[in-house]
Amino acid sequence: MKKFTINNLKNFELDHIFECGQCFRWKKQNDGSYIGVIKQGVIKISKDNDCAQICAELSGDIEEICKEYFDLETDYKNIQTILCKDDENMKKAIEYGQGIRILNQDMWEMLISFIISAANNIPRISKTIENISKEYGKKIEFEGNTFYLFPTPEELSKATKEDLRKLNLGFRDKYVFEATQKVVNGEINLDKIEKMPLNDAKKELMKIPGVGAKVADCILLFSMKKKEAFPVDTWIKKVMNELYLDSTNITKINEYASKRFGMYAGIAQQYLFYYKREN
DNA sequence: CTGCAGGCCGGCG
DNA sequence: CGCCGGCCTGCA
Repeated sequence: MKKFTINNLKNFELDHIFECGQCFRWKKQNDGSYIGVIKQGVIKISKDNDCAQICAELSGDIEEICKEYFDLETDYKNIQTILCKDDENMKKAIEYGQGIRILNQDMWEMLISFIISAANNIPRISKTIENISKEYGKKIEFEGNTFYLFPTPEELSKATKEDLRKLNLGFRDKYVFEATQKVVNGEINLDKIEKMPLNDAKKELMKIPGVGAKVADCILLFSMKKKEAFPVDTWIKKVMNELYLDSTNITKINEYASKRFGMYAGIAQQYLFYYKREN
């Protein structure tokens, strides 16, 4: 068991971070804390005032991992100020979701998770990811409970399409199967994609079956540090059409967001998404 | 019983 | 090219 405390937290609210739709494996506990499974292990985090207590069962340096995962080096206040300028809508959205942070999650896990998210609902997405982890991931004990890491590409490549169908993937089974093959055989190299500029990386990701514009942007934003990526889903389509432009064309919305929100479009997207979905 | 949910794919005009 | 129906499954 490793422990770590984060002091002087600003713009950091557990509910906003974990409920804004970027992650699927964090569960709220009765005492208000959250337990989550990340690449390196299991983490529990609780917070009072501007101080977060973390205990974890994981491999690696807990401080390094937390700094990276919770995006602690980014000044969200500054970004908020930039986004708010001359924008009353954004001001409201930010006020509502001010404690949101973009988590730096695992690329491979995000790839598979967001392929699964297509035309799906959140409870089922979470359950499916849980099923996959239980069946193919490593087991970890934490505070008397059992958790399962998300499987590595090699581990998941043992699953056939039929195996996947049994895990409740539905029609997405073939996408997950083929995506896994491409990663394992090296046809797709996520580390390489991460280093590319946004549009090249997006194009490359969209070569993977089951990955379209929206899924690609989610992977880029939530696991490849591309804060300029702006995933356009049904909610964002609605809210952008209501507040900013008279079009539901995804390409146009992307272009507009890029012009208006620039290098922080992805963070603007999270505030808008969370605000719209919760209100 | 339909309709639909954090899209994507493929076929058609 | 842009548009539109179909797709697993579960829940309203």
